[in-house]
Amino acid sequence: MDVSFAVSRPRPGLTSGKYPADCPTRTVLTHITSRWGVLVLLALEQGGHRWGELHREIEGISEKMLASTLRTFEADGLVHREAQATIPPRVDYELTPLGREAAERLLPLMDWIADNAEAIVAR
Amino acid sequence: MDVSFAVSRPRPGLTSGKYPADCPTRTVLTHITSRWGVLVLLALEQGGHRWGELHREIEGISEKMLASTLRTFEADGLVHREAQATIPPRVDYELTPLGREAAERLLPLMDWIADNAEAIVAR
DNA sequence: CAGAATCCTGTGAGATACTG
DNA sequence: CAGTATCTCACAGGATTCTG
Repeated sequence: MDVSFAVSRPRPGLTSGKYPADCPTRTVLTHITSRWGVLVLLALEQGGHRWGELHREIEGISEKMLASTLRTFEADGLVHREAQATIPPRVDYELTPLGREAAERLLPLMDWIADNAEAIVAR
Repeated sequence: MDVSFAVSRPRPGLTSGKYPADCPTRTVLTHITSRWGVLVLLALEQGGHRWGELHREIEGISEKMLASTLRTFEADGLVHREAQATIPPRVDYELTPLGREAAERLLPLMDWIADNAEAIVAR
């Protein structure tokens, strides 16, 4: 695959104190915090759901990475893909309930970043 | 530098609708979602503040990456570093108020990931 | 329009060794 | 103990081309 990569042997994940290396948590964290993961999730939560819309809204993403990131999330069950066999084709993506849960937890973070980025980068 | 890298010309960042490429938001997002960024921030928010503690808690992180990630956050003003010129040396890291704000917004996400990672990776 | 397939590269990251 | 200094490289990510 591309963005996603396997983790050796799954073990339960903890939030408190320790951050084990060999843990599913790391895998999921890696997917979500992959270069375009956060942006894709948020774009889906907020606006356009069509391929072209996503590609336009997430400035700078290549077609390859958009496809790759979407497929990773699809495999993870965070995104649902709905293709129509028309010509020209139309494909819609939407967050699954699980994906929406994740995106919701990303919003406060992005809002905060948007508010403070200028000041942080400026220094 | 190492983890951090410059962005060309700063412009204001938006959360709604569009995600401009050339924007401080991207830089900060990249720092925080860098491979070890989230883990370092959370470890600092929850537990040990000494170098050795961090190195032990964040399993798998190399010394280089721990140093690099900490220095990036220090430059961003998210982490404060306090070294004591004793022998052996003792260095403490702590979140700045800004850093604590960021970490707080990471907690719900990590809790969610910890709860759902197994199910996601299993599929 | 929405990708898949190829080829290619920068750099984020690891391993190892050394030091104040 | 808490780092720095090098060397090295896999692989995430980009550019380009092609297609149903």
